[in-house]
Amino acid sequence: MPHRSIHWFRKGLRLHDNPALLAAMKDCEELHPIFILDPWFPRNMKVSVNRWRFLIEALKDLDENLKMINSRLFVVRGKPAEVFPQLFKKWKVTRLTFEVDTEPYSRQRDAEVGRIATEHNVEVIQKVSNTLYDVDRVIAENNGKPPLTYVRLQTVLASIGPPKRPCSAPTKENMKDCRTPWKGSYEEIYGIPTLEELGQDPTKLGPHLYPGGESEALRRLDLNMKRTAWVCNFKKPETEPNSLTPSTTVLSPYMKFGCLSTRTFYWRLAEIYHGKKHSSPPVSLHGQLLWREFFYTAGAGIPNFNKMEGNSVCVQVDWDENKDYLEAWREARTGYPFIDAIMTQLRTEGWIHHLARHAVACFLTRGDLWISWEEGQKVFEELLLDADWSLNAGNWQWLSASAFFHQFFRVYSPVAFGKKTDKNGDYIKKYLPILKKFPPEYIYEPWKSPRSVQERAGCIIGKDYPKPIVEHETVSKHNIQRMKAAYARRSGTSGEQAPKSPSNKKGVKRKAPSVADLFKKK
DNA sequence: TTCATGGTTGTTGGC
DNA sequence: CGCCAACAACCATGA
Repeated sequence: MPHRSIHWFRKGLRLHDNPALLAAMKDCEELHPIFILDPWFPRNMKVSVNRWRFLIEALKDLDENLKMINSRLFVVRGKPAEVFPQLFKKWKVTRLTFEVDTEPYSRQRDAEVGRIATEHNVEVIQKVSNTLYDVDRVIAENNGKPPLTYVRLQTVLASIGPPKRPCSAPTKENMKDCRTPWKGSYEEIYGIPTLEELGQDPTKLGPHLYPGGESEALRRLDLNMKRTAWVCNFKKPETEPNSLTPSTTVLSPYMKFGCLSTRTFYWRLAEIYHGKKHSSPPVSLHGQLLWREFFYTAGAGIPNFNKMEGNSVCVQVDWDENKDYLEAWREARTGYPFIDAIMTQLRTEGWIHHLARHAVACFLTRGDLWISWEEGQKVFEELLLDADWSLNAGNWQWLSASAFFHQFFRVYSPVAFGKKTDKNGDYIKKYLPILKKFPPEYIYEPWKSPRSVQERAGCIIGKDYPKPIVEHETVSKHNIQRMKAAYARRSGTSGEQAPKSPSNKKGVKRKAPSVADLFKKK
């Protein structure tokens, strides 16, 4: 008996390397590829108009690519648990396929849909294709816990072996005995939504720098992979956070939506590396894909991963509530041009370089404003085209020195960090044109300029552009002490009277133990 | 149990 | 410009 299948697209908005879609087409007489506009998402998270546009474009591209193999995409409106019983009956469905998604809401949603499918005698097939590895297997191989260091992850992955190779995209041949019926009413019922239908204001859109969709993803991948020397020499920490055009691939939004398969990317890189000298993880492009894997594994295996409380790996820090500071950060009004330029790029373009994320995340949390990383996480979740639940939560914990990274005394300077790669402040001038007439010596610290310079620049600090909301040199020192106290509480001692550790002399590598070390429990 | 090692991406100031 | 030490000092891992 041939099957009547639904393939449910959620992430994984692509035809290439989509094993669940192929499974839907096997021994199939009728295929319905669907995407569900699930009201849970807009209800539980803000999504910028830029990311809605990206999603709409990805769906349009998916529909076009499905048309090429004699199929279509059906966009269904409603809650999955309410939608599926109707679709199962209407289309006499016998099989449901989708890609494994390890985010908490997705797991709960998919478990419920799985139960409903079983009640309707619908077979469910799930395939791993969002991550390089089955993250549950990685956790199992590591004694049931996600690796907390990158090196540990590498060890575990080495024992598993290389990731699977991608499977090829379906062709008309796969659809030979299978049809996707759609009628005249298709557009009204299953058409791709507009921004207006989604309640979005198109006049708020930023520049159209990163169009959504699989076709654009593969084009962008090809473009980047042509630069073989660049690919082989790629070292992430040496790329620039404040170049006027991105210094990295900007494939992250395409990976977030699954327009590009991580495995396809991985094996393309492997081909290019083959027989050549090349950089290695963690700094190489392969290394970047492993970082994604690292945070996906952590997000899948650590309960309450996007929160501080109830999160077993997260240091409990007494963050301040400070609406004014938070708003100033979010709205690019901190008075630190480098920070404000980054936040402006984020809001308008939806993508900022990884190191730029470091700078603003450190500034919001442990560096300067002492505001919870959860607040920053929410802002990034709204504004980033590539906002991905596990990566966003994991990186915020990293940057706030709450988990994974613990050297909280390494603080980014909102002034010095950007100067390293952009002495003239061209990046600042691009995103904060009000400052464009300041000379390079004051562009990172315009408040230090004499009144005459401000007048000549046509920008009075405190009037046309804000004064710094905090004094970095003072607050960052104070905050390091607060971090030290938070860590000390974690290990069950008081951090207040920690002795000054002796200064290192040449050849003397280790320090005297701190009070926290001496009084560690057990 | 203890302890050495290393950790993708800090800053400043001296040579 | 590159390199290095000093700054103050954390954790996870593995031997």
